Amino acid sequence: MSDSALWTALADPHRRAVVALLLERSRPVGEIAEACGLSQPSASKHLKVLREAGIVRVRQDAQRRVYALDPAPIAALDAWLAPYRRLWNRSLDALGRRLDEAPDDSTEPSTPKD
Amino acid sequence: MSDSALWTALADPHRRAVVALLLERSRPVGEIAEACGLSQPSASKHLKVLREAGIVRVRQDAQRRVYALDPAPIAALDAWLAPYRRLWNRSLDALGRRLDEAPDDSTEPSTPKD
DNA sequence: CGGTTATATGCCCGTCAAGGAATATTGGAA
DNA sequence: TTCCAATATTCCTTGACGGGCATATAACCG
Repeated sequence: MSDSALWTALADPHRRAVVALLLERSRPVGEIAEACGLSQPSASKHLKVLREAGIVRVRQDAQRRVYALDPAPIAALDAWLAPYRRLWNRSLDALGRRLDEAPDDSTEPSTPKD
Repeated sequence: MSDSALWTALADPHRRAVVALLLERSRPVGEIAEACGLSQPSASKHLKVLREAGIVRVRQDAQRRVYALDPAPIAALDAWLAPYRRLWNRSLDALGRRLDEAPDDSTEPSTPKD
């Protein structure tokens, strides 16, 4: 959970794919593995990394382990990003762009790129 | 620059330290190395990774190479984050918090954590 | 040109993360 | 209890990464 764990967890493309998938909805390991083209053991390992980074949490449903996103760590990422946002906001301002007035859910619904 | 390069570049704590340092102001390699407690070769190598990820750009000043942050990739990170922001905004909403009305530069000036 | 400063590169090595296959574990069903 | 489904864990091998050191490169100065 050491913040560094957060970065290393998200450094892996497969894990980012898993995270993107879980944004849509919570899923058991099998589904995750299939959707991301991972072997079951590989999926379990990646989920372990994400779990230890605090990015996902598990709920046990019979033999299934249903994984879900935990918002907090991603929020931490956003906080890390904040100082830099000032930087590129300056760049956008230089172009005369103003997007800040957009409403709360101005972004596309679910599927993120990558 | 393959977006994956962005993540792997920022996955290293030293490189995040360099990035944080450059947020303050542009610096030549020597200064970066000293400030981050890196050997000169190590600093050069890390800067190379950051450069190839598009995170920093170089300006040559005599024998010096002055490195500066490039806002774009960090903006890309922010874009990646956007869909998730909806998620944890929901969490905050559940707490009845409303921070969206904060002005443009509502965040702390410079030095980020980590 | 020779020397010096600033930076980049190449090499070697230890470490660590990831994938694959097999196996252990746990919960449920017969 | 015995079998089955879902998931976790272990072992092994391989490849990428980072550090330290020496060295190459490039720009300035005399």
